[in-house]
Amino acid sequence: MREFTMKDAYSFDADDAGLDVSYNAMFEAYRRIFARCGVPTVPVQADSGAIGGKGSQEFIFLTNIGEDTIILCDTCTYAANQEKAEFVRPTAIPGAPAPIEEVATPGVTSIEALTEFLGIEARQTAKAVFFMAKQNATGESFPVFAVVRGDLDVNEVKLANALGGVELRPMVDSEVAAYGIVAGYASPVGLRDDVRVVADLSLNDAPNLVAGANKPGFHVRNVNLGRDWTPAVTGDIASAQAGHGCARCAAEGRDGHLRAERGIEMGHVFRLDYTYTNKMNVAVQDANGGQLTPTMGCYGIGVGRILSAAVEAHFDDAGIQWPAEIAPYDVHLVGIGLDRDAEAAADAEALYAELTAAGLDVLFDDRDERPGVKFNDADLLGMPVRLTVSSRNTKAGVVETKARAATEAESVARADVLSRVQALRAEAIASCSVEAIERIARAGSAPA
RNA sequence: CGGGGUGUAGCUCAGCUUGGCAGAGCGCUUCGUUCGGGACGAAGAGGUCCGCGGUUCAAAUCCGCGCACCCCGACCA
Repeated sequence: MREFTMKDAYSFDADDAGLDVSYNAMFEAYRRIFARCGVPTVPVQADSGAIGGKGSQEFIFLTNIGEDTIILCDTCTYAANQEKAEFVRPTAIPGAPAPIEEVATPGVTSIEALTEFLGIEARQTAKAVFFMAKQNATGESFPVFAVVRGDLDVNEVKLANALGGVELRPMVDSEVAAYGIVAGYASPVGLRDDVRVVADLSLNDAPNLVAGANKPGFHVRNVNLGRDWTPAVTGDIASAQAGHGCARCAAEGRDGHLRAERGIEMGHVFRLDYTYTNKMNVAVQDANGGQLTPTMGCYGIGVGRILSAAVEAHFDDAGIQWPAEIAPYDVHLVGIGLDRDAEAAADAEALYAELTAAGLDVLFDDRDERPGVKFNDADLLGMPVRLTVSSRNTKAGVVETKARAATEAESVARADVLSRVQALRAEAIASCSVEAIERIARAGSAPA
């Protein structure tokens, strides 16, 4: 669903402690909302991006058709957007710095080709990517030369953050040439001073790498950071990938590994901090009559996506299985052959009235259709509970009861139908606890 | 913004290459039979072939312009 109708909410507090209370209350409320809607979401650390502020968390519905890449730990509960995910970099091959040495590599312009040509591993190379950056605040534009170890990929969002909030775009060929960079053989060694070099953490303690020679057809061996080149900025600018170590687990002495999943953003909560209240000079009176700038939180839910995600997460071959809290009706009452049996018809009408009086929403199928058509429609529409009234059942003094998810129907004495329906409803609601839903969510992607 | 595709009955679509009476399945209406997991027979209704213009004896079909919707791309040298 491309359309994105947002439910928005904002909080204003006098101080950081107040924001913490508001933010946490909203965060917990969101977990309960998604759970009750039966939408399996995982709370993940997110990049605040263009919105700004001091950190945010997204509620992600994991599904193969998702547009976002989410990194999850298989051991602890760490989960983060790929633009945010911290990870433990695979170790480099140790060694004493050796003399730099040029090597001819005709036609070898990619990391893959380079490792094959020289018979080395990707982590023994340095990969360079170049961008034009525009400082958001000043509008100043400058070239950026990002370097990561060859086994990793540059993450643009992380790179932009490492540069203090800039807008990045890939260099066009003319710019590449203008800054004296040779694409395919680019090197941080001997680069012009006006190009800002940013190094990933993976380059620390990674000796004797192979990098470009900055002339066509040649690379150089034994490039060492610090000796041969010095970055202007060093930071986390590489994407976490499946198989990498979990940073949280490492910090706590465990050995967790990350996996990657696709997901759709269902909601997002931000600590906006003073970003906007400062910018807009918001001031309120404090308890002592003085002026106070409030701190903000911002909270959104993609309302329309809840419906499609709920269905995506709850269906079978026969149709939808609505989570109880958001089902259009609580009960699907199927009448069989009512036009040919006045007694059964009266029974169905009475049951409809009884359930409605008890506060249940009832969809009453009194069409003159064959039973098979009605049962199939009931499965397709997917209300949580199906009741069947027919002359056979009425004569026996029972009503057939079936939860949508159940495989078998049960005959319930007419007098006990209401309490049985209420019990099934209570069960269905209980199955959507925060714990249950988030366990389902983390278990993996729903089918596309 | 770039590339590709689609537009025909209520719905899903064929027909377009090679111009010649507007089609199918499902759904709908009526009648009869049937009646606990998508019944059967018979009869029937239903169209601005996205719009405008052009070519032609003749256009759903060919040509031009326009509109709408869908998919892919617009990151990793």
